[in-house]
This record gives sequence, structure tokens and C-alpha cells, in this order.
Amino acid sequence: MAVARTPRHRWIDEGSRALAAGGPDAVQIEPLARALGVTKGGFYGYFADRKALLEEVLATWESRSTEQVVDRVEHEGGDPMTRARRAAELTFSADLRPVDLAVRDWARRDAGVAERLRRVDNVRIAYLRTLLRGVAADDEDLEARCLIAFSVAIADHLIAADHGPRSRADVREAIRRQLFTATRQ
Amino acid sequence: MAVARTPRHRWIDEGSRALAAGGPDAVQIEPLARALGVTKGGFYGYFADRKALLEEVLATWESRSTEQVVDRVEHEGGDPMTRARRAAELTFSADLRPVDLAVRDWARRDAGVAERLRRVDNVRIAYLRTLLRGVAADDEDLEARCLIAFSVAIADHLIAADHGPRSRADVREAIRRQLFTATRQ
DNA sequence: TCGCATCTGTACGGCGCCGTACACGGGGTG
DNA sequence: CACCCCGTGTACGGCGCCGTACAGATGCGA
Repeated sequence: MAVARTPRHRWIDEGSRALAAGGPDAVQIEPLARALGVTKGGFYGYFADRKALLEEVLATWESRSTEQVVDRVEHEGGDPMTRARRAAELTFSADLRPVDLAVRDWARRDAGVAERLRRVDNVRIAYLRTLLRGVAADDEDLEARCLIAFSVAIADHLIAADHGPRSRADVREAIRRQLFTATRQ
Repeated sequence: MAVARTPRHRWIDEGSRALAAGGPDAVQIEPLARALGVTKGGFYGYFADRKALLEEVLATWESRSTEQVVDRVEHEGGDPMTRARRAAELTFSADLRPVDLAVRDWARRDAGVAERLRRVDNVRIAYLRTLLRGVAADDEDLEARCLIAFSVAIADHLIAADHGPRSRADVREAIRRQLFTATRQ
């Protein structure tokens, strides 16, 4: 049988890149084929149409963002805090983060994507809760800390403001200290 | 002279709606014309091309998000806290917020848009500082509270997670109480 | 070596959008 | 009332993408 120069997963990977870079409208077969150095000839052997590829891209992102992160973190072990930090590193890695932001924007106008995002976010928030449970005063405080941590992580790359003499990283570090400090007052 | 059924600002308004709903790629002359109940015949009398319209849409958004908000708030008066709250209401109104989010996503891949967003965000953060200065322990704490407030406001409509028995509004209210409470401990 | 399954290149029709050109028509203006 | 002006409708060429069809190449198994 002929060797597949461009197997399924290469289309998905390139599709993920396109999604991250330009949103779902930018996931186009012919440009993807050019980026892969082939024509679209083989594409329709793997996928029914453009929509099917987008579906696969999303599913792959969901898997990478949840199961694969959990599996890897659990395998590496460590105390809860170490594990949760590692999970955050993996989830917001340089190549996954742009996809994450693109999916979030997409979810604003597609209910199916929104549903998928809800599943992913709930898994992540659940992780956060296990980390912050120890320092929170009560359930409400815990929920507040989780939402703050998650919001700052996501909005970090969406906010363009300056902070005077401080760098963004400085400010984030200050926030982290507050979040990980046991109940105030 | 012929009456303009579709003056400049109608194209810009409809363009803003399209941008909010589908990102810059969705701002297309012919669909816009259909939405306005005309053909694209008149469009090219107002704008050189599609890019020029996008430029105007952005400029209009920048103006509405900063100067017009400031002017209106200053005109209405009130103490600093009242004014800042009113500014937040105007900035994140139902019709401006989706544009805001679309611009944020767009800024990830267009340096010009990112620069515009930086100007807008800096204006907003400056407002926030005036509001929170009174309750912050020091400059670092002030910066942290501003970034938290801004991040939660923006990420609110991008995060899909649930919070158990609590509603998102409940959690946001809890966060607001913390942010407006004078320095802890 | 031969057959064959499979991936890829090529070509095609269709569609929708961009930007241009120009004719039309209906209000102001004199 | 006639002129003119300018927003609009219409038509056109061009382009790029989608999805289909098919032929050819390529490497494996018999």
C-alpha cells in the first residue's frame, strides 16, 4: 500500500495551528494542504469535509487539555500542589494556549463548542479546587479564589495594559501570593 | 442631491455588529449590504475597500470605549467610586462587550489592533486605579487588585465553568467584596 | 515480479466575495 | 421646470475555496 506522507494527525495538527492563529474561519483545506506541502487530494480520504476536520481538531484539543494532562500529571506524581501546578503548566503550554483562546472566542458563537468548553473548564476548575481547598476560609472563598486564578490565567494574554514600573509577571506573582495565603483577617 | 439611505455610520454600525459576531473575517461587504437591505453599490463611495471599513470600525470602537465613556461619566458627575462604576457599566454594555472580546481576539494576531487595544486598556486601568487606590495597602496591592478586577470582568464571558450550588454572579459578588475591602490582615 | 490497495496530483464545476464601471433615478438647486 | 448630483442597482472579471472525480504513482504482499 502507498505510504501516507500526510496521515490523519498531520491534518489535525496543522488544523489546530490554523485555528489558533486565525479562528475557525482560517481552517481551510487548500491553505492547510499548501502548508503541509501537498495538495488537498488526500484530505477527503480522511475527512468528510471541512466541518469534520474542525470537529476532530476540537476533540483532539479537548483530549489534550484534560485526559492527557491528568494522565501525565498522575504518572509524574507529587503532592497535590505540585500536581496542580504541573497541570497548569501543561494546560497553558505555549502551543496549547493559543488554541485555548481561539476555542473560547469560538464558543461565544457556537453552542456545540461552548458545551465542549464547559466540560474542559469544569475539569480544570475541579483541579484548582483541590489545590486551593487548604487555604480557603469556606466554600464561597474557595470558589472566589478559583475564579480569580482562572480568570487571571486566561485574561493575561488578552489584556494589553501596562502596570507602571512593574511587569505583568510581577503583578501576577503578587496575586499568586495572595491566592495561596491562608484566609485573611 | 440624492438622499443617502445608507450613510457612512450605518455601514460602520453594521460592521461593528459583524465584527462582534464573527471576528474580522466576518466583516464582508456583500453580507453587510444584504443586512442593510441594499447592494454594495454605495459602499465604495464611502470607503476605499474592506480594510478601510475595518479601520473605521476599530476607530469608532476605540472612541466609544474611551472618550465617549469619559465625557459621559464626567458630565453625570458623582464621587470617584460612582463614576468608576458608571464607566464600567458603559464600557461593558451589552452591545460594546462582544466587540471588546472580538477585538481582544483579533489583537492576538494583528499588531496594529494590539496597539489600539493597549491604549484603550491603559485608559480603563487608569480609571480602576483611581477607584481602588483608597482600599489598597500599597502600589503592588493596588496593581494586583486592578488586574484581578479587570481579568474577572473580561474572562467572565469566556469561562464556561460551573460553580456548584453558586451562580457565577454570586462568585463575582464575593470577589467584588474582597476587592473593595481595605487591606487584609 | 506482478497485482493491488492506497495516497496524491490534477482538473473541473460551483459558489461567494472583492473591487470596478457605469447607467439610472430621484431629490435639491438654480 | 430643467439641470445636476450623488447614492444606488446592476453587471462584470477575477480570485480563492469547496467538494468531486479520476488517473497515476508508490510501496507492500503474494
